[in-house]
Amino acid sequence: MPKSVETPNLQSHAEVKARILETACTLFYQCGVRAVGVDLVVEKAGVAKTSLYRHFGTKDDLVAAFLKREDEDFWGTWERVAGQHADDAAAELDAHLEWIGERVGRPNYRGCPQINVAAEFPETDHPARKVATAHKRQMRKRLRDIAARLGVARPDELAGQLSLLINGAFVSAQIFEPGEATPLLRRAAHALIEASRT
Amino acid sequence: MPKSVETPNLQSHAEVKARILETACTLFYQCGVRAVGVDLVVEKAGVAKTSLYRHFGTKDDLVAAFLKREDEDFWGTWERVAGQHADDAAAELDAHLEWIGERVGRPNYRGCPQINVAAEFPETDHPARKVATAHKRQMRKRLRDIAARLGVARPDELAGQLSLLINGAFVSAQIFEPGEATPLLRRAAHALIEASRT
DNA sequence: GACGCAATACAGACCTGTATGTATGGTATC
DNA sequence: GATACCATACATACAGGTCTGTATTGCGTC
Repeated sequence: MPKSVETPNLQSHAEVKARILETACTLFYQCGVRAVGVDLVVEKAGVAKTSLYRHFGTKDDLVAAFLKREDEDFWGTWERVAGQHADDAAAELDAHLEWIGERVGRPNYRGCPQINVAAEFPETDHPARKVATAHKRQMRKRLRDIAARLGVARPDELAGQLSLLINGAFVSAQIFEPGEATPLLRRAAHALIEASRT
Repeated sequence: MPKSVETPNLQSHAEVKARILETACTLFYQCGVRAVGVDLVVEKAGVAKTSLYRHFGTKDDLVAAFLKREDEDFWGTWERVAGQHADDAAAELDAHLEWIGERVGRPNYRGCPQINVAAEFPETDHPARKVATAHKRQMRKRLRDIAARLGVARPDELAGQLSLLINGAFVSAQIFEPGEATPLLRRAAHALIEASRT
């Protein structure tokens, strides 16, 4: 036995933080950030309010952490999918539109968290807004990379148009039937790619 | 003189209501609905709080009235533009994308009010949510009418894709340069129309 | 006198953030 | 090994402010 560290307290330390963030993510996404008070987060997470404030400083910082986590989850999925189509940009884009379309069709889908938080907080210097803006820029950058690999004539333009489609899917989920989004997105993307070739 | 009505009080009555709604629209849109209390609306409008509650019942109803007004304004512009291209659906769509692109590029643009309110209020039976959902359905219906007039092969599909583009433009404004949206929208729409012809 | 208006105060709930007290478990010193 | 110390946890109460919505009072106008 190499020093029975066991880190029981350290584990608890990280566990508490993780539990708070987990709970906050669920509540913030499902109910909206402004509708959820820290008391509710604390109660649902089963932690002390002091723990929340020790780990996250302010509610605004907790909101930023929420968006950071969503951002990481999103790009995690993106990269996992991208890894399966490293040699075929068209297939990769199709695969992305597939899982994005599936995601926005889920029953409890309530829009893109980044967009929702941006709608709730007008102050552009809010810590969470910075995360949201970076997320959207990242999206456009990654689409530009795919467009470049596709060898189209105007990759920047195509990336901008694909951004419109995807962000549009995020907010239009409520008026689409489940399963409607993916084919709509894919066929639109194909048309835009074709047009961007000439 | 046929009875000097002059409607001084009626005028005042309607005036008070109009001033409240006007003020609420500005504040709700610029700061977000949940961030603005009725006290602030009352103060900025220069009216009594009792007047606000007499005319609108609850804050939720005032929010719904806000969205109704935005809805009417939006379709007012839409119809004014549509009237200039009654005989040419392609030109009409181009004109719509023109003013929409211009609108989302304005300095104080903060997204589509309907989408923003939907992000702030998760309850789908909220009076304002009903207005928002109806607005988005209306949008898709009007686009379907244009698509039908264009004589494309799949007007429903095209309408859905154009909805994605337009809603995407509403929420993507923050990452676009002013003047970038209109050409992006127009060229994308042209590509989708061409693809939808076959 | 009836009504709409403004102004103010209030009720009751909620909010964020802090302060206080107590339990627990790891760690260093005796 | 036992004991003191420290960090973190939970629980609770509180401060100070804001929220929605109502009640009260007084003024001007029909």
